[in-house]
Formats: sequence, structure tokens, C-alpha cells
Amino acid sequence: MPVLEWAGPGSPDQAHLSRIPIAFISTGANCANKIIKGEVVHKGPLVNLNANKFILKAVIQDYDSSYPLCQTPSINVVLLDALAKDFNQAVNQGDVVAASGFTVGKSPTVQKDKLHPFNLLLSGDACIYVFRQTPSASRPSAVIKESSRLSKQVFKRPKTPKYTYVKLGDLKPKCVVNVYGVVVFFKQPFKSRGTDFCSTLKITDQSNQNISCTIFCEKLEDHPKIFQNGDIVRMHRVKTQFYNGSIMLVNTHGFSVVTFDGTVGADVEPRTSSRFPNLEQEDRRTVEQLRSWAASEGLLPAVPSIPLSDAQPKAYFNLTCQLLAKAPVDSTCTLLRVWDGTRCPWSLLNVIVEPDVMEGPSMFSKEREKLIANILVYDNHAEFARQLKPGDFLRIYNLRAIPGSKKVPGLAGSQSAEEDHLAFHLHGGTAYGRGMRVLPESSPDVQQLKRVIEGFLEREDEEIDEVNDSELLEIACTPPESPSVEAAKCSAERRCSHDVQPETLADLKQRDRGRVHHVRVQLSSYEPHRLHQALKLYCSKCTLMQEIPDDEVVASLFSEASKGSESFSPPAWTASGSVEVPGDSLASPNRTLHVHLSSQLVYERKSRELMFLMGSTLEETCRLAAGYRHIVPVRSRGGGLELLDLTAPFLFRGRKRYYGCKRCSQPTLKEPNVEGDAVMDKKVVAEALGVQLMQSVLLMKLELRDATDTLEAFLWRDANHEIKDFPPRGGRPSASSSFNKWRAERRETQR
DNA sequence: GATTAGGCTTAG
Repeated sequence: MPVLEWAGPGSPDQAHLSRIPIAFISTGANCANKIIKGEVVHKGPLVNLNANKFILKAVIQDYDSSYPLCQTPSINVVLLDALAKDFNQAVNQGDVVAASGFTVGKSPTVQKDKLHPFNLLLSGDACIYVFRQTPSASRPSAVIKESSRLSKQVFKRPKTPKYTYVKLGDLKPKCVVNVYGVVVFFKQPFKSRGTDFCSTLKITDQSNQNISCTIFCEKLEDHPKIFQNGDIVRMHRVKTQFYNGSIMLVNTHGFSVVTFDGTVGADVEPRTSSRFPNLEQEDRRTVEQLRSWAASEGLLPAVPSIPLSDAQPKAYFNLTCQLLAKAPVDSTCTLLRVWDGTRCPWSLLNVIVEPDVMEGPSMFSKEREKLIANILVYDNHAEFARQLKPGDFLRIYNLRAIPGSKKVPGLAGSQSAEEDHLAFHLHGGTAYGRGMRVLPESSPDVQQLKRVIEGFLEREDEEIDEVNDSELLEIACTPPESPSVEAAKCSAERRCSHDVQPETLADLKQRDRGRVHHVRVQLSSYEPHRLHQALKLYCSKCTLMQEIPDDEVVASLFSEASKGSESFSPPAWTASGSVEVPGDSLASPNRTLHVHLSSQLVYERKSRELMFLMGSTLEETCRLAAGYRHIVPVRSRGGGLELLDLTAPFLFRGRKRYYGCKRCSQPTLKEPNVEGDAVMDKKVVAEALGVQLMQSVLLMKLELRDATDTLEAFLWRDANHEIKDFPPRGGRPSASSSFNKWRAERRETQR
């Protein structure tokens, strides 16, 4: 029996089913023709046991406001198979449901969860009715609206549950409550040692009690969205506990939180991930009362953060800024290049990283560089920084300005920071709320920041125009071969010096191919917009151009290759061994990593030169690549070993990856010839493996236009660097595929 | 399926 929607007037307890309060449920009670009704305060994941066998656990809290909230009975509900699947699709946490046709069993978890001593089992003929708050807007497609059983019944829209809030001075131990409070201390969510993220905050209200709260949630979006002290939080279903002699709050089943700006007079805009934040007029009143009380107590800081122009040496401060670019420095440190439109009066530390590891522009105009602060973020924050994108607006908490730092890490390890320079560090750890968060564009502080930045950009544009004009004038006035009066007059053009007559695009297209042309055109578009996306793989043998595969694709090829558990015998020239890698869950069981080394190299004590690796993930391969000169991933197939699909790199060398051409390679597993003093390199390995090595090249596609026609042009040449394990995200394939098409046509016309 | 943290500066 599927999950049925329950909408319209009436309620199931008026039908042939009579409602039984959750408190009365027991194995002795007659539950035939009984219905229970309540709110889903917890919805567990849908677990697939095997083919078409599913289980889902939920907790339903009695839908009866006559109980004090901390005594309202809740019961575990176990749903099986089709019903579990339908429930998973159609019901959300917070929905009100009714259930019939259930059986009652003893709850095996009563000692731990302190919920109802019995649980409900729903399968087969059992039925769940869902009440929808906004039936037209959010009806899930899986929900079947009417059925023979439902059509006879008329249901009543229940009243929205009315929440009561306990003042922080009235908290009693071991109760589940709803509270409001003004934030006086907070930490952004950080990864706990368990499975969840943890938020720590301290709140207060008119009763002048400071109450510590700890929130554990797996998902970041379920955590309170606190931007600064003075923000107001409303929390539903937190439980009170005694710790160190005082009462504190921890979230419990059905927890939800809404945060509001604490500024008197600001809009009462809820910050929440909940689709139905359930905001009543009374909530607005409460927020406004707390705001004016907090203002009178001086709880809202005068400024949310300090601009770069006011940064003082040795001080810790909060910074609101925009991320312009970022780059990993080493495994524990990431560089964030940020600005807030103001200029720090101290000269700032310059951190040098390779341009190709920089995400975002690697250079800015001279004027803008003066406003950019380099921030080194460490440890847990470097990990968080991975998910940031250039353009994001950030608030960085407890940032430290360090004067005259002597050393900076990574590539610049030997680079000494000059005296009197100011370095910005976000140290590891969360002490004093240290951390960062992305602010939404709608936030008033971001709006203010954008105004300052836009003011700078406008001035910069004007200055660039002036610079360009004068540069062009200089070029135009410098006589090339034959100075002409006309060239000197025309200051807005660059001229080339060769003597091929310009022609129109329409004419050019009529001409035979293979000639050199000279055109005067406008650039109407180009791609890619980021240099790293211009990096492609190119086979010099067959001229195939292809995109660097996405890390996700490569990772899936590795995981696919590690699944095969066929028996195999490694080539006779190898020395082999294996390692058991413990799996971290049922879904990822133990794996075996097989390592094959060349016996010859082992004999010559050069075992770190080359390793054939089988059963590893992409991540493990990258990690091992730090300790081996060459790593070749392999898989078992047909009783032997073979290379992975050539979409994946066939060779890892340190952070560099090498790819083979799918068309031109004839992969085989042979021992590379490294006799005597021969040096092993990518070419030796590729040759032994029958792989046609692909080169890395830069390719840009330009869309040219003049009055007569348009034309695609390719700009390409050898890339001066090799492919490293930075993610080639967002590279659009169109440039390489249209390049391939062009080459194919060109070959056709040359025949 | 319980556990996580329980503010209070890194030491680059």
C-alpha cells in the first residue's frame, strides 16, 4: 500500500478508523482499525537490503498539543519495502502523518533513545497518510492523491502546531524545548571527531542567562547561519543537559534552527535551509523585542568586521572580503587572495605560487594588486578553503596580522618575508571562533562591500583607458618600416608590419585553403576564459585533440578497475606483493592493493623507480606517487595484467600525469629497458607499454567577425608545462572537438 | 548506530 496524500477538510480519525494516542500503544492494545497521528520528527535514510528489499526508520511524535513538549510521546516506526520507498519520496521531516494497519513490537532501542517502549512495523497492507501544508506547490509526484480507501474519507487540515518558547532562565534539566536567544559567542561549524559537523554557540536573553549550545548535524546547511555576535537564533527541539554545573542545550530529533540579523530595524529575514520556516507574526515580535533588548545591553558589535585599511600588526580581527584567487601552498596551507576595496597602510606579504596552480587570475592590475591581501589559511581552514570559489564573499573570523614574518611555506619556503611586512594568517583550530564562512550576496555587509569595490573598479577602468590610449599612441607613433602620416594620426589601432594585403572574411572563405591571410576583424568571442581550461591533450601522430578528463571520471575508472577480483598471474619479470586496505563502511568493503615491481630494478636497488599498482583509488595513487618515480596503474584481465582504459593517465610521476592516445596506442605490459645507465623517463615507460604519449598543448578558439562574415580561428601551441593534479574543472569540450573537426576537414582538402 | 564537544588563540 502506497503513501497516500491527505488533503482537504476532515481527518482520518472521523472515518472507520479510530485514533489511538501514541502513549497508549502497546502489544496488548487492539490496534486493528486504529490510526496514529503525529509529526515526523526524524526520518532515517532509505536502506537497500537487497533486490527490492528496503527498510526505513522514522520517529513520529504525537500530534497533540495538550502535552508539554518535553513529555510528548514519540515512537519509532519501521517501514518496509515499497512503503519504505514511497515514504522516503513522499514524506519529509516535519510533515504530519497518520498511519494505520501497523503491527506493534517491542522497541529494541528503548534503553538508548528513551523513546516509546514499543515500535510500529508498517509493511504490506499498512497505510500512511501525509498531510501537505501547501498541496499545490510541493506535491511530490510519487504521492498518489486518492485511492479507494481515501475516497470514502474526508480529512481535516490540522492547525499548524503552535510552538512555545522557554526563557533561558526557566530551563529545566532533561527536557526538549524550543528557545530564542541572542548570540554572544559562536564558532562556525567544524568537523567533529564523529560523523557530524559541530557548531558551538552561546546565547542569552532578557533573563540574562548565558547558555552554551552544541549542535551536531551531518549537513552544513542544517547548522545555524550565524554571521556575527548579536544575531538572533530560534531553535526548535533542543534538549537540556547538565554539564559542569550549568545547564546547556544540545539538538535532538527534529531539531531546526532559524537565524535573524540582530540589527534593530532590519528586515526580519529568516536564514534557514528549511522550506517552511514557519514564521508567524509572533516570531517577528519576539525577534524585535530581543533586538531592542540586545541593543540596550550593547550585545551587537559596533562593526561586524575591520577593513584592511584598519588592520593593525599583531591584532586578531574579523574581515569581510571578496575572494579573487586561491592556490594550494602545501598539504596544510592554502593561499587566499582577497580584497575589500580598502588599502592596508602596511606593505603586505607577497606569496609566490606557480601560476598554473592558481584558481582565478594569477595577476591583477598594478593598482588592484596594492589592495590585495594574501591570506595563508592552515589545517582545517585549508580544507574548508577547497570548496571556495573566486568571487565568493567571505567573512574570516579571528584572522591574525603578523608583522615581519620571516618565512612563508610551500614553494616560497626559502622566500623570506621582508621586515615591516604584514602577513595575514588564519591559524589552524577553532579557538575564539576562528574560521570562515561564505556570506550570501543579499547580506547588508556584502552589499556595502560591493559598493566600495565597484567604486574602485570604476576608477580602475578610467585609468586603464588612459594607460591604453597612451600605450597605443606610443606604438602608433613609433615608425615601423615606413612611417606614414596616417599611422601617426590613428591612435586607436595596432598595426602589424608584414606586407600581405588585408582581405575580408567573405573573400578569404572563397580562396583556396592553405594560404596565409591578413584580415582586419573584430573579436566577437573567445574560449576558454580561463587559461587552465585552454590546456588540452594532443597526439602529434594522429593530431587528435582532447580534453583533460575530469578527476571524477578518472576516479571512477580507478574504482571500476579495482572491482575485478579475477585471479591473475603477474608477468614473470615482476616481483609482486599485496596489502589489505580496510574499507570504511559496508558499502566500501576491504580491498587488496597489489604492487608489482620490476625484479631487475629491485635487484639494482632501484625499486622506487617504477611501480605497477593494482586495486588503488585515484587518491591513493596520487599519494603513492610522492614516493615512487613512476607509477603505472594496472588491472587484472583474462588471467593477466593490463593497463587501465586510456582515458585515465597511464603514468603518474610525482604530481604530473601522462596520458596515452587511444587511437595510436597498442597497450601491452613489457618491462621497460633500463639496463646499464639508461635513465627511466616517461618516454621509456610509454615505449615499453606501447603507449603513444600525448602532449599538453594550449588551445584557444576565437570567433572573428567583420562586415562580410564570421570565422572561427584556433590559437594553439605547445604548453610550456605538464599536466598536474589540479582539477581541470569546467573545461568546455567545444574548443577541442571543433579543432578536431577542422583538422579532419583540412586533411580531407589536402588529399 | 552511537559519537562528536563541552569556546579561551598558532607557534607555519
